[in-house]
Amino acid sequence: MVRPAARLRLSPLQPGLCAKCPVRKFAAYSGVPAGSLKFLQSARSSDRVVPPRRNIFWEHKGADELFTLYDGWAFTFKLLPDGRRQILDFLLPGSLIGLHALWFKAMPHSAQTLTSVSLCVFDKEKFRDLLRRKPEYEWELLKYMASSQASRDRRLSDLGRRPAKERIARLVLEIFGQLSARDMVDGHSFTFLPRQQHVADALGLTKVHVSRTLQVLRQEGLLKLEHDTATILDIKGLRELADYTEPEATGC
Amino acid sequence: MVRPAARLRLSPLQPGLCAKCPVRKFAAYSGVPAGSLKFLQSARSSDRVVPPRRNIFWEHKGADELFTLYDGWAFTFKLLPDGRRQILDFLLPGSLIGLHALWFKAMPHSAQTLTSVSLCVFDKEKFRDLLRRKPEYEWELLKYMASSQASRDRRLSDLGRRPAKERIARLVLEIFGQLSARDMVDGHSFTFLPRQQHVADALGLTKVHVSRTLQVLRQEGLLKLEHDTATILDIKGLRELADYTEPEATGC
DNA sequence: TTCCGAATTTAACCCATGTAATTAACCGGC
DNA sequence: GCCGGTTAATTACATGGGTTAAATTCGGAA
Repeated sequence: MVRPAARLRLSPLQPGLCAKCPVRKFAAYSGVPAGSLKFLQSARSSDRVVPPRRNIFWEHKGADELFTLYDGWAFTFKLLPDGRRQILDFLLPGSLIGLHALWFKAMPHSAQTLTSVSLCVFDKEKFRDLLRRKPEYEWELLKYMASSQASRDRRLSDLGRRPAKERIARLVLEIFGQLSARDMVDGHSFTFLPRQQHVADALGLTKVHVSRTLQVLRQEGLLKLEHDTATILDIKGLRELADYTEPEATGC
Repeated sequence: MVRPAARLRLSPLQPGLCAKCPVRKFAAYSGVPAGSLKFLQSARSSDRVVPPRRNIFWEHKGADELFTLYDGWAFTFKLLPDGRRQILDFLLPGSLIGLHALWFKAMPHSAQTLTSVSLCVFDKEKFRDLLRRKPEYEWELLKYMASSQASRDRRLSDLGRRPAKERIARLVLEIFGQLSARDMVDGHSFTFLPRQQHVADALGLTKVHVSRTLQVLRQEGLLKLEHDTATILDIKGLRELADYTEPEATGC
């Protein structure tokens, strides 16, 4: 039932034809008709495997490519001058990475792999052509960005207005939801690759406080995080504590 | 030199022809060729004046229209069950409001006027048609969303990783930058309509702490906020304190 | 199996920011 | 010019979460 996590494999799965791509339905362009996929395929210049803890691109630098995450975990983040880090988003298979490069000279954030990862690589110019030629991709991308903005909105109000316990609970529930959709959960357990430091950096906390708070959630029988595995012990209780409702998936 | 703020006028300016629209160059579709404006004009179903403190749409509800803010101030926000509020974004003339409605049944946030405001109103279906017929609008909108995502990213890392003083300084500098571009500043002074409560809700602070922190910024000769006016007393010092650099405007 | 570096836990202390309640200033309307 | 409501300032006190550092556990490599 559970798909092995990328990190637990020796090497990540590598992509083949767009037409039979298993992550296509989670991708930014999931809604384009199958007949248009050959154009996507031709914009795809290659695929690439990136080892864990490597940057995919850097904040403040330009980028000539953009990517679809095919397999593995990654995240986007910003660094402050003193080295503090804010993680903006965790990236799961299907995520489109680095779209900003199409319009801006400098990327507004960095992206880094958490596990070994495989990427579909699109040349910036070819992708631009794809959009010019096939406006249905633009439409899909707009929808994708609207949905990812909604998710940034949720995170923003978490950081601004919710206490640590709710933030953590909501992050885990969100990832649980995304993994569920990808059929990457085993009941209420799933592979969870971020370390406590990543959780802290995503939620505006310190790793010490994340550790403390996880103890509490564990003791209350709500949530357990160990090594690479998260287990939701009481999903109803956790949802209630976190005031969490599944975001509107997609659809019109 | 300074444009009178919307709130200080008896009634807001109202829009006319898109082709001679003074806020067009700050709008989401600023880059579309002038020749395409007639299509925009025909998607525009009306204009509307909304008094201060009124919602433009509601979180969790659907919307049949979307808007371009023509004159005045507004903001988007989310409410938590206990009434706490997180302001996501301040909206200035040119902002596109409610794009989510094109794809999603429920809005992910509410929008509310701060001053009396005038809006260009677009019917959702007509706007969809516009995008289908004129893909250059899709392209522009993608760019607009990429840029507004970058701004959300900045805010997110402010809330997660920066202390109150920096957050406030950065918010004011950001608004100063946007107003400068719109020629709505008078030297280092400008109309600033959010109350301290709004600032607090945007930055994840309490109004008490915003008040305290503003005292300090004032005392240090960096920034002064009074009634409806902000004055930057020492822009170099403020930028330095806030680690602030102007975001990449636009362009490729 | 042992070892080493990374991740987590624990503990003590403290500070930035939150809460609550009051007072003062201001503002628009009449 | 007066009044009532909103906004801001102030004070006193409370606390969630930060900081630091040490101890412990874990996990992968040889």
